[in-house]
Amino acid sequence: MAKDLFGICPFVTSQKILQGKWAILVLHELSQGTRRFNELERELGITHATLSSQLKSLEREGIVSRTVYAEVPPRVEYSLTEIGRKFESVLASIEAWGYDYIDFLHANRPTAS
Amino acid sequence: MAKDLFGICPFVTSQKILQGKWAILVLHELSQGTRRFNELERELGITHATLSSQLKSLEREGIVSRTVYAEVPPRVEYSLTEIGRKFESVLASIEAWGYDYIDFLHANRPTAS
DNA sequence: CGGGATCCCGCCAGATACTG
DNA sequence: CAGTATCTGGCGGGATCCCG
Repeated sequence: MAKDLFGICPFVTSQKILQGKWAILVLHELSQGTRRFNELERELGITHATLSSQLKSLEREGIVSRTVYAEVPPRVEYSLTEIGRKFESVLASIEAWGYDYIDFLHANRPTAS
Repeated sequence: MAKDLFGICPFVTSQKILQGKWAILVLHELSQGTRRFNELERELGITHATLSSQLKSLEREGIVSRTVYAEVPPRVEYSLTEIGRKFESVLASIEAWGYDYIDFLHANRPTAS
């Protein structure tokens, strides 16, 4: 499982996981609760090919768990693992800073309204 | 200044800034204190072309400030702005989770020693 | 419904060389 | 020392088609 991630620096390791365009957004969505494949696809506006590969990465890394229900039509649900749930504190920090930063941008915009 | 970042979702906005391979690492380095160009280059193992463009981005986004000293040889120092310093709490979360995740990887490694 | 296979394009980031 | 300019390869990620 993700042997290439056996790093030493926590920042480098975290960066490798967050580097994609969608990792943070997917993790945030899953932190809100279990999601089905199509729910993620709709709510994020991501193509299914990209979503599929992103989810596969997160699953390989042990952060997301995938549950398949033997039904017709098939149902697959994604949720955070234990280590994935620990990531929620990072998401909370990112969210708080994101709001601060958006405020900052508006406060310093060139053409003040 | 970074008008294209005027977003609504704090996660999307943050993601746009952190997406690069080096943003988090550069910000962490600068959170430790003011750094000169060559210091960053050495300590991060990044090429100077890549570092230059990454720093220029962070400066445009208002997160990093650049100070030029009129000396010979020239000296340029980089540090975090106010909104940049607020990012340190995100870095702290990332660091804590990174350690947790590294522990998790070792605990779940295939060939337990 | 979930997701793999393939094609393709744009951009990130490294290498190299040049400048003040 | 601190950059910029240019070229280039690789890869992320979108579009499309196909499959169980």
